[in-house]
This record gives sequence, C-alpha cells and structure tokens, in this order.
Amino acid sequence: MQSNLPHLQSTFTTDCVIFGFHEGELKVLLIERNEYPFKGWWALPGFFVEHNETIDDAVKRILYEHTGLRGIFMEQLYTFGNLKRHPQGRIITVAYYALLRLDDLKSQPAPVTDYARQAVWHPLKNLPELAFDHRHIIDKSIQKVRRKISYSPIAFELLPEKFTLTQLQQLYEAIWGRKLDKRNFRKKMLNYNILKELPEFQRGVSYRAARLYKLDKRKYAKVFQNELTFSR
Amino acid sequence: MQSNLPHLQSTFTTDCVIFGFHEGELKVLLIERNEYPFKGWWALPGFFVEHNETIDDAVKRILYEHTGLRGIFMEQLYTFGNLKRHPQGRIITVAYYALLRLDDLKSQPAPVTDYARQAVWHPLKNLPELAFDHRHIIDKSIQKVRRKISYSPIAFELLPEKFTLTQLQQLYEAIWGRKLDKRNFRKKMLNYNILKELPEFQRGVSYRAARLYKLDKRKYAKVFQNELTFSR
DNA sequence: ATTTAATAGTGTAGTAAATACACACTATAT
DNA sequence: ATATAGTGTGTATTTACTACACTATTAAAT
Repeated sequence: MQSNLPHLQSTFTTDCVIFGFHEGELKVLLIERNEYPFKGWWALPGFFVEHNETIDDAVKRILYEHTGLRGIFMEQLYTFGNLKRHPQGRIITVAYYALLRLDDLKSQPAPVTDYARQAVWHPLKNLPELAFDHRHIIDKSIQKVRRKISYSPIAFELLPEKFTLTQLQQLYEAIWGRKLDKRNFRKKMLNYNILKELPEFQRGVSYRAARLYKLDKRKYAKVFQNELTFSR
Repeated sequence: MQSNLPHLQSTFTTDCVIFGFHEGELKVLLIERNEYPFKGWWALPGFFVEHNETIDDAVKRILYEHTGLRGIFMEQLYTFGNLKRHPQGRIITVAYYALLRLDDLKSQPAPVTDYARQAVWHPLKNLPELAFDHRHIIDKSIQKVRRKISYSPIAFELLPEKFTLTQLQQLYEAIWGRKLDKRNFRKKMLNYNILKELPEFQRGVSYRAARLYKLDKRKYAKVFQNELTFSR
C-alpha cells in the first residue's frame, strides 16, 4: 500500500455498496483486499478518488472495474469521517450504494483491480467480518434502500428487464424483511400503471408459469416525478 | 487566504445551511466573505475541517461560532465534489443543514470568525447571488427538509418551546410553499398525540389569544421511531 | 359603551385508499 | 392420485383525506 498510495495525493476515498437480488435474497458484492491495511479482509469495493475525476466518476469507474457494466443505478449515501475509521489517519470516505440487475452479469465478476484478490456476492443476511467501518456503511445503505423503495421505483433496478409480480413482491419482502399480502400487493402495484403486461410467460418452471411484466418507462418517468407512496 | 490556508492541510470543507423561522418566513444565515476567493460575496458559513476533528465536530464548531449556541439540530446533507466548484482546485465540501429556534438567539449573531465580515439572516425567498455552488446546496437542503418534515417531527426544532398551532401550521406552509386547511391540520396534528396542551395563552396580541402547546418529548420519542406520515 | 378588526377555535359528511380475508385454478413431481 | 407451490380474482371493512362556514375572544378605535 505504501508504494502505490502517494502521500496525501488524495485524502478521501469512495466506497460502494453494490446490491444484487438473486433467488429471493439480497446480496452485496464484497472484495477480498489484497493490500494493507486489512489485507485479506473482506471489504466494500472502493478506492481513492483521483484528482481529476468527480466523485460520481470515481464510483462509476469502480463499478465498471468490478462488474464490467456501465449505467448502473447509483446514489450517494453518506460521508463518513470518524477519526479512527482508517488506521493510517483521517481519511474520509464518500459512500455510495448501487443497485444491479444480476442477470446482466454474464459471468462472475472478475476483479480488474490490483487491490482486490477476488470479488464475491454475499447474502446480506450472512456477512463476514468487514474491514474499516464497512459494516456500518452497509447497515446505513440498507436502511436507505428500505425507505427509498417506498416512495421511488428503484426496486426495478434490481430485477431483470422482464419479471413476474411474484419476483417483484419477493424483492420488496427481502428489502423490508416481512411478508406482504399477495392480492393487495398486486392490486396496488398494478394500479400505479407503470407496468406493461407482456404476452410472455416464465419458462422452465415446474409449476404454473407466471406472466412476465416490464416497466413502462414513459409512465415510470411521469410517476417518478410525483413520487410513489408505497408504504407498509 | 493563501497564508492561513496551509497547502493541502485539509482538502475538504464543510458548509452548513442554517435555517431559522421568523414571522411566517423561512430564513437562512449567510455570511459575507472576508477572504479570497469570493471576497465580499455572500456564502454559507463553512470552513476547512481540521485534521483532528470529526466532520460533525467541525459543523458544531461553525454553528457555535455563528450563533453562540450548542446542541442545535443538524444533519449531513450531501457531499459536493464537482471539479470546478472551487476556483483553487478540487476541494470537496460535506454539506450539512441545521434547524434553529430563532428565539434562542439573544441578539443578532456576531461573527467570531475572521473569514466572515458579517452574518445576516436572509429570507429563503429572496437570496442574493452566492459564492461557489452554495445556491445549489441551499436548494438541495430545502428539498430535503421539505421531504423530511412529512415523516419526522423536525419542524419543532424551528419553533420556540411554547408555540401555537397556527405557528406550527405556518411553518409547514412556509416549508411546503402552499396553504393547508386549518381544521384538517389541527385534527391531524393533535391526533399524533405528541403535543402537550399548556394552560397558557399568547400575550400581547390584539385578537383572541391562542393556546400554547409544547412537544411531549416522551411521546415524541415513541412516534419518532415509527415515523409520522404527515403528507399533503 | 359600542363597534371594528383580526385571529382562534370547532365538526361533519362524503370520498378515496388501504387493508384483511377465502377460495379456485394450473402446473409439476413423485 | 396426490401433494405442493404458485397464479389469479372479489368484496367488505376500516382508515385516511378533503372540503367546507360559522361562532368566540381579544384589543384597539370610536
């Protein structure tokens, strides 16, 4: 770390909580650090912000390095600046969270960076011990997402383009950590008129195939302005 | 600026949008800068964060310097890091907003800092041109406050300890920028059961004196957990 | 003493939205 | 044939939201 960390070249980093949704479970992408401090520990993807890039660009760069994807939904979360959060001195980090369609990943993400030995999706419910204050950052992210999906249609960022209502419901249940009534969920969700019913159905399932829906982007844009209020 | 700004001593600042409420109007405390860049311009109170203080502490320090008060409600808003936001190079700022009971100020705030020539409360509706990206920061703050008062009782931070329901309503109206129905407002607000009716009335008014209320802190704490949903 | 001006304070009814709840149908695996 | 897991619909009840108009109180002016 000493060598490739120019002294005070940058005094702040960015860290990104990348959420994915798979098999009814929320997952977070963690890296195994290949650098001191915390070499060998699991941590959030993140690095120093370069002098000539905005913070947003730095996050996009990190997202691309770890997923090979561009245009991922991301949003700034909070800036953490505790004096003791980094053993090498006070280094603040601007934390972001990102929501990712896991089916967009052709393969397992290959770390292109030299500071990560591997990158692995971990279920949110079963996280390893993390470097720095990264556990705290993840906790704050999930709180933010939990609140935000009740007034903004960000949930769709986590689903494939075509999805079933059950998948959508499972996603809300995973984020809120509680069961929802199926009938009311469908009624409410369809009433927003932001979903487009497709003439297609699930394939390869051993039960009645569910209808597929996709987001109606024009109506979505309209509703996004006024904000949904999907509560409870 | 050159002299008292040690080179790279700190590469980030904090700026604070301090809101007050007086005579039915929302106000923001602005300083007139006494330093380059933007010497003579109006700007948000803010300064470099010292090496040995947390960001929160830096904000508290700035709040104290400009108001003489401690324990003011404050919350982090967003971190701004555009490459061109500061003429001297990329300096990010962690912006906060604070809510202040104006009646707690014994006198006009006297700037204790050397970087401010004066500090003046400006009505939000009539702001001067501002230094840096501070106008943008204020706009984002008011959006945040507007959203937040609909699910969290932060409005009380802006009112004196004892207040009338009309004052409370005017505050909501000022923040949301629209009129509310008096009866519905009262009904809803009293139904939360977070206000304590006092055996006291307004004094010195030339019309029927209104009853005073204060926040019931025990009930407030309970409700705060579940979050209000005071909307529209 | 009376009037005026200004604001405080109060209730009801209609409408819309959220919730709770029960059953029937379809496909698949064994 | 049966068990299982999922889809798909209707209705009644409760709760929340909206619209709306008059009387009461106080101080100041006459």
